Amino acid sequence: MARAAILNAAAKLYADYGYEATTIRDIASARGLLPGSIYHYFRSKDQLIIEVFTEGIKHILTAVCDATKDIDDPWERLEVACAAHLETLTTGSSLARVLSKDIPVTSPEVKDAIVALRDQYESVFAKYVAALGFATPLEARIFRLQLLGSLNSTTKWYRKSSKLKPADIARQFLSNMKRP
Amino acid sequence: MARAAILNAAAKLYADYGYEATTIRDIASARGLLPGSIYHYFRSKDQLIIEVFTEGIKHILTAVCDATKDIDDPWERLEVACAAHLETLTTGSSLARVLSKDIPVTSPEVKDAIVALRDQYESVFAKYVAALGFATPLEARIFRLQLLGSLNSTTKWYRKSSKLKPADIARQFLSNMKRP
Amino acid sequence: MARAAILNAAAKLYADYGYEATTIRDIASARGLLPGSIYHYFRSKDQLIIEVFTEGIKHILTAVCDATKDIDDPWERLEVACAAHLETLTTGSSLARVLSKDIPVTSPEVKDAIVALRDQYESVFAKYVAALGFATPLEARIFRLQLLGSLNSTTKWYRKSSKLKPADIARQFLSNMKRP
Amino acid sequence: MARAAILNAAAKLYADYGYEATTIRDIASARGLLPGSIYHYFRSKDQLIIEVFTEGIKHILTAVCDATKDIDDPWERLEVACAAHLETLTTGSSLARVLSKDIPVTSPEVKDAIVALRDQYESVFAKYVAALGFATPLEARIFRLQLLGSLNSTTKWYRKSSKLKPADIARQFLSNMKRP
DNA sequence: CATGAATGAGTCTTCATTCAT
DNA sequence: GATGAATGAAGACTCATTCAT
Repeated sequence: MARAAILNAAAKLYADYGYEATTIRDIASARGLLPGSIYHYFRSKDQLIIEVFTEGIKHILTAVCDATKDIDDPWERLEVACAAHLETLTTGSSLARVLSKDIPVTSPEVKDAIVALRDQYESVFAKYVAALGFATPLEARIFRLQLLGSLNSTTKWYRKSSKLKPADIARQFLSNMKRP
Repeated sequence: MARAAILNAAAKLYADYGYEATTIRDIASARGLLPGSIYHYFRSKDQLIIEVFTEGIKHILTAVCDATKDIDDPWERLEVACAAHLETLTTGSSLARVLSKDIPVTSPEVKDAIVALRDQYESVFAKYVAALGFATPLEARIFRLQLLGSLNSTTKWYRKSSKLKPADIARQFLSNMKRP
Repeated sequence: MARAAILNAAAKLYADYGYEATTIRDIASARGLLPGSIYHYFRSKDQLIIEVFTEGIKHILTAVCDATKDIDDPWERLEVACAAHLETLTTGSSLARVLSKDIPVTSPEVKDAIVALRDQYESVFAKYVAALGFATPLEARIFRLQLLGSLNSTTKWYRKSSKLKPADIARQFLSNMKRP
Repeated sequence: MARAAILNAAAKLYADYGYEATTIRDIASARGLLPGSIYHYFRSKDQLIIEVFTEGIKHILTAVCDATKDIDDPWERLEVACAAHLETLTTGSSLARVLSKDIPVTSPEVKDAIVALRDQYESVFAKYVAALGFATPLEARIFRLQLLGSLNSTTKWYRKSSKLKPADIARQFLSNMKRP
């Protein structure tokens, strides 16, 4: 489907060159189209980024849920979730790789949409973290923010060529942390 | 000095609205100037961001070094450094607050300059982390990247009104981590 | 074709007011367009001047070759070529009239392109001059440079109202010169 | 004198890089001054170019008159004048070298001033050419325009390294022409 | 569906010029 | 005399967007 192909092309460009460096023209040519044609499928650039994000969240959510679905031990489940999370962010589909990029945005609609999607996704981690059994919700929250913050920032320095694989890094991060 | 004032105004705008959303015109207006006048002080927008970054690094470096200078215990020193780091990033001068922002940049000169400055700054943390006594350099490196990654990502969710102060968050992050 | 029309408008403005006095805005207005629309057809101002020049050379080359194609006597052929050259330069299409203008240019790409085109065109005259039978190539070269130099400088003083027509001037110039 | 030094610096820049590529700032820095300081000596950029031209004409006029003052034979005198003319244009002082450059100009005042100066200078050549004894004034005029046109265009291709010296070229040009 | 043409608001930047000190 | 600060008008160019065909 042409629509999905555009979404993928846009995601790839965003992931590779950044959001602000990517023009509608770039996205169009990546699909052999002219800029105007993009507007048959998407109302605006804002709409496009929102849909890219939506799809990306779907991908990573699926990846994480699939990976964890048969695991009962809370700590092991979190570990597997982190590994799947980082794996997807670094080497997954373009749609998912965009998620770790900062999207500098002026319009509140886009910001709200992105925040909502991120919250939805992170609630899964909130659940997993809560299952570890923290003394207070605040402690659980800080733990989660710290964990996801460090995982997401990994994409700024991670190189495909490095010795440690994404899953290794994720596990190492978690093993650096105390169990509650 | 007018030059310094422009630097501060630019830093504030970058910190508040992001780099790409901030135009030379915005910076000029903030100082009651016309766009062209900025070029009396700075050769280009690139030059400006480089100087903002350079000054910002000076600020935070001073803050961290000042805070740690009388502390000998490695773990306590790192703790204090993290507290100073996060404090400066969240509630310090605009020049320092920019540092946690992603600067989406096309020009290699700017990228190189920023990377060099960041590396210079992070080498201080590398030193502090090394002093903790890790089994291998790789473990130390991962520890540092995890720590700084989580601290820097804090600016994405931290609100001035929150119960926990930046220094508390920093300490909490560190106390969540195992000592080597 | 809109593209060709822009090329013509640009050539006319360059020929009438000079290259540096002609802005993209002027060229756009001449076609009832806004400045940005020019970039739909030409990548840059440099690209535009290169194409104007390329087309201009095509025009004058055609004019000169057409005029000389049935002439065998070397001296007469040169005479006819000079007449056609000057005729085209003074009263031909705008595209050809630009050719006698100096294009003050910073960019090496444009300079190289223009020099290459000019060389290509002047090689025709070099051939015609060589056919006159000079003792040495150097003498032929000086003869050609002198001849073309004087012809091209004509556009600085020639007025349409003057008694002598371009072709007359060209013939007079040549008759002022000794045959080898 | 500071004024004269500025004039020389401006002339050198115009001669070397062209008029439109030379800014008031360039001229000022060449003398170790700031842009504003130029305006102590010259009302405007227009005024500056006019004075450069005026001085340049004085130079070349002196050169040509000095060279010819003891020569009586009309043809030899013209030959010497041409040699002096070309010598000065190519290897003389910056002030004189500007004269062969096209000055693309918007303001009529500058254009008028330059045309007047050029006319004044060329009247010397007109006199020398008239002395050759042409049948009609028109023939003399065409001869002069052809001669000066070719000489002035020489600066577009002449290189200091070339075998033929400016004086040689000038003589060769003249020897290519029939005596009336 | 897709194009091609065009827009318009905006970007950074340049530069001759002014003027109080 | 000279400076340093500032101006303002203009420059080339970009890009999301629209719309008739």
